[in-house]
Amino acid sequence: MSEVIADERTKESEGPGHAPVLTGCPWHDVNEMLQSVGLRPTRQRMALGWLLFGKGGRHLTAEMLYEEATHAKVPVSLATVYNTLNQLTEAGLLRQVSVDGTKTYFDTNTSAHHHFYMEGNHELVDIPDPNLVLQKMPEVPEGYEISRIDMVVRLRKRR
Amino acid sequence: MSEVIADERTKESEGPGHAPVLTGCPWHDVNEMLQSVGLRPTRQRMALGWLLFGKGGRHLTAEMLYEEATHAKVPVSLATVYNTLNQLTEAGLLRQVSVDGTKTYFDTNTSAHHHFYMEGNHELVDIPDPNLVLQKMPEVPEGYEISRIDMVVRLRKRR
DNA sequence: TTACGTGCAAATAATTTGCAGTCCC
DNA sequence: GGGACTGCAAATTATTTGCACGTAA
Repeated sequence: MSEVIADERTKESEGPGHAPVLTGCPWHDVNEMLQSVGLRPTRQRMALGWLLFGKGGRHLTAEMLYEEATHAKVPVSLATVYNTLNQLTEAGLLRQVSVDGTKTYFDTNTSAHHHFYMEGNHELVDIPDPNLVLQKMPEVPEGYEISRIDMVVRLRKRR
Repeated sequence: MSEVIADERTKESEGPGHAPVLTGCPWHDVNEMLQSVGLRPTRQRMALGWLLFGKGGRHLTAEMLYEEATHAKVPVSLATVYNTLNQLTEAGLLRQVSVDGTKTYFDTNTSAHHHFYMEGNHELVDIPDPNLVLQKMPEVPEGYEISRIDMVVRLRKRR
């Protein structure tokens, strides 16, 4: 039962439209990734994809990614950043995380896992242990099924 | 009735400013409740408090409460609803729940528990079992402590 | 070419804030 | 009476959308 939150998609080489075989080459990988979900590998999408997936698991807001792109001398409009993030999310390459009602975070790790939220600096961090699961599943109401479980462990500095 | 409220409030009769002894009389209770956290029992706060705590555990957005108040022939401005909800939250009488980034829900049940979120109609429901907890606590980073754990189990209609 | 993609600015949506008038203690 | 409270409208913040122009296939 605990496997509900199991970690499988690390190598998401299945699913309709998903088939990128990672090579380690950022350009090639992002290109494949976009192609595989039917998005044209345009200049801005390539750049954003590179920023997003170039390093390990990231948690970014649209604004943050926009700034990064700008600093990286990649001219993109904020609207395009939003559009791209939404498209990638819809395509299953990103996962949206709601934590404080205001900002919306996008997580490059789409496998099942939970988060720490640092209340101080509003930073989001993956909880390393993917097996951190429930003692028992809640009793789901008739006619419904679990679509996803989102858990956020809020942390504050110890005094 | 107000068991839910009675339950926790009775227990946290130690915190500063918290000490209302519920009697079952909504007017009296809300009055006490407000007094106890240092808020003047004005017409609109009394009315909103009555709507909020009159029945058991509720999950409302500012907009929803505003409509309820309007329908109940209680003239309140949306701004005041927001202000009041925030004041009550700050006072510990309400708990904020972020679930989809857009709307913010306020839960009249401030005790530790989790939620079901119906993806279809965007309804929030308490998970009855308060013992639905983690198999093991996540390893908290040095210097930090858990402030709260928010878990949302998203449900969709089974097809 | 030609549909898809992009930038910009205007449009929404949710929530907050400034301030003049009102009400509670 | 005086400060706390309220309502309204204007201000913010986060995000979406319409549309003319650019660009990948």
